Amino acid sequence: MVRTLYVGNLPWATKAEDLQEAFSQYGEVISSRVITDRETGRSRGFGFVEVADDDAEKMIAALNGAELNGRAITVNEAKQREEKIG
DNA sequence: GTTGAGCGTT
Repeated sequence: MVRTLYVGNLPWATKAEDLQEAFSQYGEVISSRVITDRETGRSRGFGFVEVADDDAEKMIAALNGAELNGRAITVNEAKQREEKIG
């Protein structure tokens, strides 16, 4: 099982690799993605990280409010953009 | 070469 985590308040220089390494310290990271502008391609200051469902709670509690690249990041369970429910 | 609340693409 995999759960998606929303990561906000990220610095402009944060990359998906930074999220993976930052989250992998507190649990198993399945995948990571930093949302960038559709046109300019710059970081929008937030991203998403897929982690193990069993470790998601610990990672949220451990990385929510933690500093990444000098900025305190926000970590919460992300809302599913599109998924079959039921 | 900038900015600062939020929830993403195949």
